[in-house]
Amino acid sequence: MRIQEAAAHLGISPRSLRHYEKGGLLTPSRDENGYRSYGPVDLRRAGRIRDMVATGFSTREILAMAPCLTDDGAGACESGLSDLEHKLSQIDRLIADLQARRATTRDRIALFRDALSHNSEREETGYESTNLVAVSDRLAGGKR
Amino acid sequence: MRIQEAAAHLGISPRSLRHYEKGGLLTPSRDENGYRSYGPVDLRRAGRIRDMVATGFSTREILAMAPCLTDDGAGACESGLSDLEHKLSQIDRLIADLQARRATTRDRIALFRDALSHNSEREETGYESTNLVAVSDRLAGGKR
DNA sequence: TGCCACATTGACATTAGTGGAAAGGTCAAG
DNA sequence: CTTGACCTTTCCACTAATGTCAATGTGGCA
Repeated sequence: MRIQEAAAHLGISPRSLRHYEKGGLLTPSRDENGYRSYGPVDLRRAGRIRDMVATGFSTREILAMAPCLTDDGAGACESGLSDLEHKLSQIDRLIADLQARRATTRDRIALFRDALSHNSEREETGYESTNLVAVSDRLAGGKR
Repeated sequence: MRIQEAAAHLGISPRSLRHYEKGGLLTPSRDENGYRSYGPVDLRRAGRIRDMVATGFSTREILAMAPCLTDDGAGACESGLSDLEHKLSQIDRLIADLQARRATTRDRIALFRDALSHNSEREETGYESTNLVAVSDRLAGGKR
């Protein structure tokens, strides 16, 4: 699979794929042409890279844990193992964070929907500025 | 609370706080001096902003959903509601993604630890390059 | 053969986030 | 009053990610 098709598959630009490759994150094989050739393994790897970049990891960070993502050299990986565990805890924190935010967001949506329906019931009372401030404050209350 | 203290509290730099403010994400009050003054509400808001930035949201994106994060103007928020729901689904995807990656990482750690202990049992057999390639491939298998 | 779509690399531009320095105001403590 | 530790704004710089353009190679197809 060539770069354009791969990029389309991943929902990113060929440019980004080349960028990741230059960062040492990806090393698709080349065929006779010199054209990059993306196999299933490359695709999955690229997908993970795309996700991590989208989640706020820099290519350097991703590269830092790459030796353990990849292959041979369990010896060379030994040091990377602690990195991996560190990453794992980072990911755990991220997930917890996101889940909290998700719950908050869900509540907020419900509340606003509620407020809206009440507003329309009361036929545009003007700017009563319902105590949404207090509401959103209450919502934000439980965090950190 | 002044900027430095607030920044320390949040684990970011004063510079970043000013940056978020310039982006319109944050509007701490000022006291007589002109010094920024961060109240509890500002702090929580800043904390959420910090998290979202760290999770790969741009200030523009955050700003786009800001009217609904904040306060008054349920009318003005009506349009933002769909944005919020969109964000919610994005977050859901992210969480799913991270959880999958988390599980994969955990498995990978276990496998590598296994491989390492076997290696040391076999007393440095040299570079047999155990079939870790196949292993990590199998691991990556279930994704996308 | 010539055209066209796609590939390559490399250089340059843009946007975000952040750091840092300069030039100056505020304020408390010595 | 001076010093020092904050604060302010403004400007410049760096890095990362990405876009875009230029110059060139490859390969299929009328």
